[in-house]
Amino acid sequence: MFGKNINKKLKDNDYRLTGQRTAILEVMMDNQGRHLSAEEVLVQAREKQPNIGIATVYRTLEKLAAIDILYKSMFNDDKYRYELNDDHNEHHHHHIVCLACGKIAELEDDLLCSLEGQLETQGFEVVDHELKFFVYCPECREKSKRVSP
Amino acid sequence: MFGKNINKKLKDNDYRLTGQRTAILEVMMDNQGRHLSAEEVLVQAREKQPNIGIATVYRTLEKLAAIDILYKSMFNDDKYRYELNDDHNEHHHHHIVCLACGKIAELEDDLLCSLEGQLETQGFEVVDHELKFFVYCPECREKSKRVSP
DNA sequence: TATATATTGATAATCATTATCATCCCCATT
DNA sequence: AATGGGGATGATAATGATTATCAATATATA
Repeated sequence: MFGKNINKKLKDNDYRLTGQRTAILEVMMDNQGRHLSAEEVLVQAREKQPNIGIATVYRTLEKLAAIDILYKSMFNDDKYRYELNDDHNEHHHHHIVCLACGKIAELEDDLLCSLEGQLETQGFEVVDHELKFFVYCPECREKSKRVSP
Repeated sequence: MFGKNINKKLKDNDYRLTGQRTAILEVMMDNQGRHLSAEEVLVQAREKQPNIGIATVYRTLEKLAAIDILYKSMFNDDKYRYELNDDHNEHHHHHIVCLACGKIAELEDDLLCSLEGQLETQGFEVVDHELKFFVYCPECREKSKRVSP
């Protein structure tokens, strides 16, 4: 119903698909590539399940992140955000955060394998990594050029 | 009094060095390489300035991070932590976080310049980056081997 | 269908952080 | 040395995100 990988994870973890959880998963799929806060998920989920409560949203997001269907992280506004884990970027999250407009871009390729290999040589077991670049994006640089010449 | 670079930053930013601020800076220097929460700073600062309050600690840490004397980040426990910015790693923070014991190691070298260069070619202005590896450290792997063989 | 178990929603509780505000301290000027 | 003013401080209230609680519901299985 949600794609082979997601369904497998749900089944492997014995996770009952209630109406509320379905709504939340649908919201996350509708927003592939975006990073939603619990509050934002609530608003959209209510369009599908009008009585859903914020507690259920938090519980569900937390659980879906625990079984790797979602990825949870925080940028610069003190609230956790969740994104759908596609099968490629799972465990490899690279975010490019604009310090001016907050837009988040993704870095597609993965040049970090060699670094991970190095750590494993040193005895670490690498489970995940997260790399954030804080930037001014081309649009914001352009805008600020216009404002203060 | 605190090293050439720190003094310059303080002076450039017209930042008055009160007893409380001195105490906090001393605490951060006493804990070079460690990542302290506001609460932890408070406890140690009170040994030097018994009446210092938590609000002052937050204000001071925030300000010292704003002028790049400290670096602020969050790991897996929902509270901000601060570390002294040494002159080499400033704007390049690489942390290796053990998922079992929470110990934080640092990755010294910087293999990310080429990635940054790539982004700059694409029109981004890279201000900072942060890379976290989530691992099981050698000690914890050893321990867990002993527990469940 | 009955019963055990999981899930939900409302709401209270928690916890880190921020805002407020009266007081204090430090420096410059008289 | 006294005075005045603006920043700094500490106590504490307020905020806001997240978590815990608990009674009510829904679901699965016997």
